[in-house]
Amino acid sequence: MKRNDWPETLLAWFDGSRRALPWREEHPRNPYHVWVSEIMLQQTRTETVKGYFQRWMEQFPTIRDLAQAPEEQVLRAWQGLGYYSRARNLHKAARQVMAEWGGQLPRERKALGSLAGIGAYTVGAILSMAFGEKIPAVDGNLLRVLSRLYGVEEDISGTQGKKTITALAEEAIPGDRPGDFNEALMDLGAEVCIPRHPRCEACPLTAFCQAWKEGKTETLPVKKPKAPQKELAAACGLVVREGRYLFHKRPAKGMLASMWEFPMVLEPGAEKARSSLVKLLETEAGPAVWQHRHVFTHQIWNMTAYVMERAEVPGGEWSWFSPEEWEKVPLAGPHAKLADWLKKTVDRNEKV
DNA sequence: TAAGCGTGGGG
DNA sequence: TCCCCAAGCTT
Repeated sequence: MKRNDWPETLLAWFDGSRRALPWREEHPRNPYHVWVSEIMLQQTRTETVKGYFQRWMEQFPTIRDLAQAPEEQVLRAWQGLGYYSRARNLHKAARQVMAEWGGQLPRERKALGSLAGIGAYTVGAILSMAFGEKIPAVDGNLLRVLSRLYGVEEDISGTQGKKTITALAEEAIPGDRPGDFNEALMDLGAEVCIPRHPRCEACPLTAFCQAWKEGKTETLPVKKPKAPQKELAAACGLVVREGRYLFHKRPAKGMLASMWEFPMVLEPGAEKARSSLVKLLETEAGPAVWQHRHVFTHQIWNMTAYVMERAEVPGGEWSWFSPEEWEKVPLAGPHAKLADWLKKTVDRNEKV
């Protein structure tokens, strides 16, 4: 069999094994739905996205609805999904599309790629799936599947490795079903050609697979290991006044940007964190009532919450929220955990 | 180019 | 428990 016969076999497999997903229901596909789903799916599991996608479309049915919504509402809808710059960029891009493209996603590569949050992968995904254009959508699945299929030993986390895989995909993609081709490779990567211990016995492409032939299915693709996290102590203050707690809005850039949090300081050690919090709030720290270890991709927060008696509110954006109120604003993930615990404690009429 | 940016599932 | 990782983009 010739090496380039595999796309036909792949598409035949896809016709029988295609996953049913909320954003795949329409024919032709709604470009806005493709767009939102692709952004949500970045670095995020399909199962997690399903619920978020459906709630999103109820809240923001069209690009116009999204563009007109306040940022707080957009971030709240994204709360818990992670990588919040995706939500802010989606919101920004919706406004760009309304202002510059009459509310319709542009179909031209350069214009589409100039929108906030839309990079090379997402351009390929939208153009191929929504508009039938012959362009690969090179995501982690394609990198992994094609590196095995062609026996690519290059590091796929680097620019050169991505170039190599992209060239192979461009050569293989069929002009009549480009969107199906991309989705088929993603489905295969998600269910069969999975990262660890691929299910080669269920794979339709073993006859074409170089890694299978050479016994390298467990060792390909080659990826550079990730850097270890920094570990920090996070001291949080619970400051209550007439049933409301003091919150701070995080800066518009950086980690958990524009999300609300309990007053918090980060330091290398717990004692230093506690004393810095005391300094920030200009008050004494009461007992530590809650502890939690929160692991991010690049940081670990060892959190401790202290009851604080009173506060002189420092500069920046601060507000007082009751439990009912804080359920309507976007909370930073680790603080949402603390807020849940606090609400339960208050509901039981326990003193904090 | 490499680092920064979240979260939850599964081995 | 620990570690890897899932449909990337931006700076």
